[in-house]
Amino acid sequence: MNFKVPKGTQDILPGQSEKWQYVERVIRDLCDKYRYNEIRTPMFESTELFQRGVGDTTDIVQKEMYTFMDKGNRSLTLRPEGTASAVRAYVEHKMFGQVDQPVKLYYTGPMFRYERQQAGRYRQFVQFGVEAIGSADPAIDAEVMALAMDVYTTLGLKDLKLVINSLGDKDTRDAHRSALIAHFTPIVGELCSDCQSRLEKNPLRILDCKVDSKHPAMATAPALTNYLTEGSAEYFTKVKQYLDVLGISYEVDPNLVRGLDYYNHTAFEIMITGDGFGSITTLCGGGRYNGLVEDIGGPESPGIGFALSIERLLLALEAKNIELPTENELDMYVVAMGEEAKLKAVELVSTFRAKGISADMDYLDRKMKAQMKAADRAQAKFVIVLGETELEEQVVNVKAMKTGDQTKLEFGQLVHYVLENK
RNA sequence: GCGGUUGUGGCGAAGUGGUUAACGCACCUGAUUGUGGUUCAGGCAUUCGUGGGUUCGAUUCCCAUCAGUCGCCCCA
Repeated sequence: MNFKVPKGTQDILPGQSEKWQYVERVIRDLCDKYRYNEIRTPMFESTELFQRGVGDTTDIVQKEMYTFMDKGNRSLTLRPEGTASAVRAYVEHKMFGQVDQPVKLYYTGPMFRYERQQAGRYRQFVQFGVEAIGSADPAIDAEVMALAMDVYTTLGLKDLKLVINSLGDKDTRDAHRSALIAHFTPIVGELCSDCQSRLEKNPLRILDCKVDSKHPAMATAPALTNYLTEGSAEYFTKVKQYLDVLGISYEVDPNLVRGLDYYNHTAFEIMITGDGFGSITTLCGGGRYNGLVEDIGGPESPGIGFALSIERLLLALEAKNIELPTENELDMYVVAMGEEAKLKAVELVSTFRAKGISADMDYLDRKMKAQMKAADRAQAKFVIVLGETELEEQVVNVKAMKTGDQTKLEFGQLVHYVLENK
C-alpha cells in the first residue's frame, strides 16, 4: 500500500519549513508592532456559522466546504476562512465589552476548501489574517491595509498593487443591485450560465466574471461608485486620504467585488504583477464587514480585516527570486572513533547543547572521512575529532571548517572557545 | 464541475516491440589504516504507476484505472 498526502494538501519538509518559520516570525513581529493579538480558534465550527457568516450564495458555502456529521449528529465544517470564527469568538466571549476597543486580533492556521489543486491553490492552505472589530473609523481601514502591505514589503516583495473599492452601505447596495438587474436582464441570454444564475442571487458577482469580462454590457454596467450614498462616499474618501498620508499607493477598481457576502464599504485586494507563477495574482483579500457581528448574534460592532495565504506569499517570493535568511548553521560536530570515544562524544555533545551551542555527531558508526563529510554538509563551524590520543591526553584539536585552522584545547576549554568564536 | 499534460532508481532524466534498462546528481566503499569540500576506481532498479489486452516476446502498441501536475471558473 502506497500512502500519499490527500489531494490538495502538502507536507512541508525540512528545508522548506524554515521559510515558513521565518515568514511566521515576521508576521508575529509586525502584529506586535501594530498591536494585534493572536487568537486561536478551532479548525472546525458548526456548519451554520459559515452559512450565516460567509453567505449562502457564495461559492465557498455552495460547493467548497468540508462538511461532516459528528457522532452526536452535529453538522460541522472545517473552516474555509477565518473571519466567521473570529467574530463568533468575539461574540461568544463578549469581547465587545472589553475596555480596549477596537479589538484587534490576528490568526494564522490552516483553512480548508474543496477545490481542484493548481499552482497556489490547495485544499488545505494556511492563512494569516487580522480582524479589527469595534471601530468604524476609516483610519483603521487604512491601518489594516498598511499592515497587509507591510508583511510583503518587509519580506522584500515589490511589484505589488493595492486595489481598493467601496461597496457602500446597505442603501448603496440595494440601489445598485436594482440597477444591475435592470441593466443585465435584457441581455442575460448572452452571459455565461454562471452569470445567469448570479443575476437574481447576487448580480454584483457578474462584474467579477472573467468569462464575460469582454461583453459590451460589462463596460456600461452601472458602477457601484455612482450609487454610493453620501455617507459611504465620504467614508471612502477618508480611507483614501489616510492611505495617502501613509504613503501607500493604490488603485481604485470599481469592479472589485470580493467573493464573500459580508463585505461592505472598503474592499481591497493585494495583487502581484509580473509573471513567474501561474494565474494566481491575488495574494491577499479583505474588507469591511459592518453588520456581520450582528448576523452572528452580537451587538452592532463594525469590523474590518483581511486574509492572506502563506503558500502564495512563498510562491511570490520564489517567483521574484527573493531568498529568505534561513541559515541553519551547526556550531559543533563531534567526530568519534571507537566505542570509548563515542561515549565521550555523547557526553560532550550534551554539554555543548546545555551551554547554548548547537552540536551533532554521527550515529551510523561511519568512518572518520564520512563523519567529516557529514560535518561539512551540515555546515559545521567547528569540528573536533575524538580518538585514543585525545582521550589519553584530555586535549583535542578544534578545527575551524572555513579556514581549516586547528586549535589545541583541553576539554574544559571547549565551551568557552566555541562561544567566543562561533 | 470542465480541459490539457505527465507517471522509468532517493532526485533529475534518456530509451527501444526482443540477450545484462543510458547518463547526471546524491549516497556508500576504496585509492588516502586519525581529518571535509578536488580527482580516480567500484557499488547502488528481480524493473519502467496499477490492472487487463495484442504479441512468440512489451518499459515500449491498445484499453481501462489510479496518482501527480497545470489551465479555466473562483478565489487565499
